[in-house]
Amino acid sequence: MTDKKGSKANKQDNFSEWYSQICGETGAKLVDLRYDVQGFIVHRPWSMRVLRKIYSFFEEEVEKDNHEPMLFPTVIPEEHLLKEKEHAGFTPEVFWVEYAGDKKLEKRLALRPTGETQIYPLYSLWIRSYNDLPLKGYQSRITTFRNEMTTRPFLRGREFMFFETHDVFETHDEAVSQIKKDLIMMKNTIRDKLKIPFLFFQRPKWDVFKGADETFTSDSILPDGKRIQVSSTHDLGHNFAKAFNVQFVGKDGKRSYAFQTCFGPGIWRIFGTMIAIHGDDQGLMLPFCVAPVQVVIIPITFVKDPEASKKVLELSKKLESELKNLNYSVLVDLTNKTPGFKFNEWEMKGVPIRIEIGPRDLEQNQVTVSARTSKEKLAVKINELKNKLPELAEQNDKVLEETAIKYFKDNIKNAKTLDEVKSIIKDHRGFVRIPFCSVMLDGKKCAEKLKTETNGVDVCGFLFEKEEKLASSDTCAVCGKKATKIVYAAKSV
RNA sequence: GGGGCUGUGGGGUAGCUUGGUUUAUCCUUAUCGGCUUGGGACCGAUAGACCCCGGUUCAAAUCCGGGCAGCCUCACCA
Repeated sequence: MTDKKGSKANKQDNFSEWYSQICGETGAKLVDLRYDVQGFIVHRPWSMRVLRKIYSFFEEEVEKDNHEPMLFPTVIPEEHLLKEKEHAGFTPEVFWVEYAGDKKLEKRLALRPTGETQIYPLYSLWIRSYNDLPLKGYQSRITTFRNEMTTRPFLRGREFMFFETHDVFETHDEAVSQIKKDLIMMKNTIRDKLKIPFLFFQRPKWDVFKGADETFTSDSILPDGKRIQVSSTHDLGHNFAKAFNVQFVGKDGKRSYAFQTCFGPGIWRIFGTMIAIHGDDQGLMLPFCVAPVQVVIIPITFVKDPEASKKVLELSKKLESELKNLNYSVLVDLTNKTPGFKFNEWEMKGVPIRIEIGPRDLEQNQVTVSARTSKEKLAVKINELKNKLPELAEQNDKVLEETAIKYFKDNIKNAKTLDEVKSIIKDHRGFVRIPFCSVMLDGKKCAEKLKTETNGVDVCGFLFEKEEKLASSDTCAVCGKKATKIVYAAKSV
């Protein structure tokens, strides 16, 4: 905490500073914060490359699930936003466009926050009958809104990377099964590919998204023990359908309102969470599948030995093209820096595998290989390299995964009483699993009391995937009445 | 939105308390040349800064007010 500016922060003791540094000029150069508009940041190439991959994972997933791509405009007419406010009851804080040149617009336009109010008026036109259902669309884009006071790269912004699906169904059962699919998509992407552990919650009734009947979120834990929400799915019931007149004619010939859901993985936050969870004091650590450079080759040459140096470069280039043919993303670092500088540089960037090639290796007909996740340098015979790489890639990811899962599990604790919650949260933060009286509106009082007495611990929700068993003797950790649910509570980002 | 801290070449900083020999320190960086490369090499030359607006003063990087931006923290949170 007392770190002077300019000194290097360490992740364990000073997560916030560490995170700021790794994002910036002295770190992996992910962003440039010198754009001078609060909450609007410049994405530099290294972050863009990873973010685009994350986008592509979700695009693939939702397309497999029969969603079609769409792109709606950047602006929304005011009356559409107001309509939502009337019916669904929430007002986003948006940026307004009021002028074109020096001419004031007749009706002002909002820079889009989320898609509901821009998409559903059109859905209302597109859907005529049950034959048009289910309708499943998505868009990948940037969004803006300004109700976050404190901004941080990838975790909170006023403009950020966004992804949203908007689905329309005939029946509520279909909507529920879509929510389950959304959960599976989160598992396939962030857990399996990015190695980010999370829990999928149904939020308590008093804390659903305004305009939704139920809200579901994927929540993970940052290294400072705070909970971060990385996706949300809303069961919108008929609320928006009524506001925007999304109806269909059924088989029975009657008009009915449709059931809607929307799903939004937070692309930015997922990236930020991945940086935070996997990184160490040397820099980023990237899962193999998202690394912009998966294998970096560092040739080590000597002026005094031009012949060996020439061979080193030849071998470097040969391996580069061979590995490229095997679909690895490879880079030979030919810059005029010392090897030590390059090692540090690529470690900071999180490149999973490094190959060093020097004269000493040549003599042995080998290369020196190491994974970002281990300090170990391995001598690998050149003809065995192709077999060794997949193994190393897998090992790299396995270390990331196991470390992340261990941290996650260690930060879920059980408590039976308010005092236990307090003492746990003091040392561990993370999630506390507690028996709770009610997740319906009547539980709100206990949630508020919990929050006040613990200095900010929120009830995040209860597991959606499985009903967790309560002992018949279990009582609410706050009020002592009979418990009806196990809930998870945590301090939030 | 509250509280605290901060803003000096591209990056990191010294100087600010107590206004004036400051020609603004050092490191890094960039360019050129030389030398060099197995964990952030070295030498030489060159380049490059007091966030913006206002105030106090003979005099402001330094003090005061405001703005903008960043960091930390609390609150909020689609």
